[in-house]
Amino acid sequence: MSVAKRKEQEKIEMHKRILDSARKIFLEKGYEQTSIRNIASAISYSPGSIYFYFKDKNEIFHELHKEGFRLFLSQMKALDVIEDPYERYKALGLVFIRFAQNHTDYYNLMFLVSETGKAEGEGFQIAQGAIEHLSGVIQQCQDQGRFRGLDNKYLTLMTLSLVHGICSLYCKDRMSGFFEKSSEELMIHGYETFIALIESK
Amino acid sequence: MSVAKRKEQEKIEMHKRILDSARKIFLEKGYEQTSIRNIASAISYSPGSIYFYFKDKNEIFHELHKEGFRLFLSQMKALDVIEDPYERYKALGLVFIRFAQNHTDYYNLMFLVSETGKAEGEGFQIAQGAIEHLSGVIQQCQDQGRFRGLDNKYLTLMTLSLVHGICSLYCKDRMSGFFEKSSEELMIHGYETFIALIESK
DNA sequence: TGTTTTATTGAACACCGTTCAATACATTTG
DNA sequence: CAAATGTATTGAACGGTGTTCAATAAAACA
Repeated sequence: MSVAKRKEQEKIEMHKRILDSARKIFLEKGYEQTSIRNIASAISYSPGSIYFYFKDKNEIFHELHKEGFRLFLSQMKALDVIEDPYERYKALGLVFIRFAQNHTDYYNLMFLVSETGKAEGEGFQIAQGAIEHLSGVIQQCQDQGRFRGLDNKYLTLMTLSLVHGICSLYCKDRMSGFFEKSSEELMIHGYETFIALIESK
Repeated sequence: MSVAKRKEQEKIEMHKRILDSARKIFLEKGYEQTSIRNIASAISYSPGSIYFYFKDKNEIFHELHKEGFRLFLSQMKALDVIEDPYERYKALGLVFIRFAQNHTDYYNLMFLVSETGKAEGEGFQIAQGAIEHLSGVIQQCQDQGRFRGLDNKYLTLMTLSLVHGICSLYCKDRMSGFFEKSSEELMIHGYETFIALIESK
């Protein structure tokens, strides 16, 4: 069965080649500006062949969508080494912000492109995991006596909304020009203002 | 000059007819799924004729973009009757949330569709006005002794980020399924959690 | 060596935004 | 009124899009 194995390997490699090409174009130009023909010609392939490996354009997109969420979750999980839950909580927000800064294109793909439809897909399951992770950290903070009188779920949602709001404004370039400072600085200061607010609770 | 006047009137009316048709389709299907041909055929017009009234598809979009911001700003300004600045501040967030709920399509068009490019266009000037309005209300709160030790600009940015974050999650349908409650309820509770946080400051 | 399976191609279809020569209509001029 | 001018409208055409599919090439198997 060596032949079958090799064939399978080749198929996986072709799959990867297409995905690599797609990633480059998707992240650079966004969903609508990426065409199957572009993806194909970038690897000297015919448009039709793409459909041997992927059902349609959306399936390619969802692959990258998942990819982004996995990358994101791994950066969240990297904070598990931080002992103090509250410090971990604060760092989680910064991971969000840093991710949006360093992987703006992924962020757009993951959170701001519409094409992905409702809460379908594997990517969203990973996102769900990220949310539960955040909720858990907040719970640990609450177990230590922090955030007294605040509901864990709504606190999670609020935290998420805040950082996502900051990152959304940043990724859509709605932040530059608001004030005189750079967008990166604004993100951090905006977040720190939030932390200052929650600090006393 | 009665003839010229009538002609001008007819031109304005045609402009409006196209915009009405475009609004219906844009708000229903979003930017990419709206085609010039659809807009035209919905009013028994030829595709080419649209270009007699609008430079291109983007110009039509921007018209609606502006429209949305004007509608939004008017709802913000309606709160000027509220005497107490802090009450006005709290109500401003609710206006945001209510707008996203009642005009989800506009919200998507205004804040979440990419096609509009950087901070160009008249719509963004109106948005800038809205932000300055919020900043002013926060300043009034601060003049009353609230939000002590917090920078007005960052507080404005944070407030904006929070409500925009809530609304973005809602409009992209990322909120349903998080917890057991309805999205509308979650928005309000998330916002109230924020208010509870800021209340003591 | 056939034969069958697998992979690849490129033409074709129906759509898209946009342009533009041709046309129809309305108004003004002779 | 008729001719000329300007104004509005059309639909074909251009180069693009996602997707399908019959034909074909390549590889694996018998």
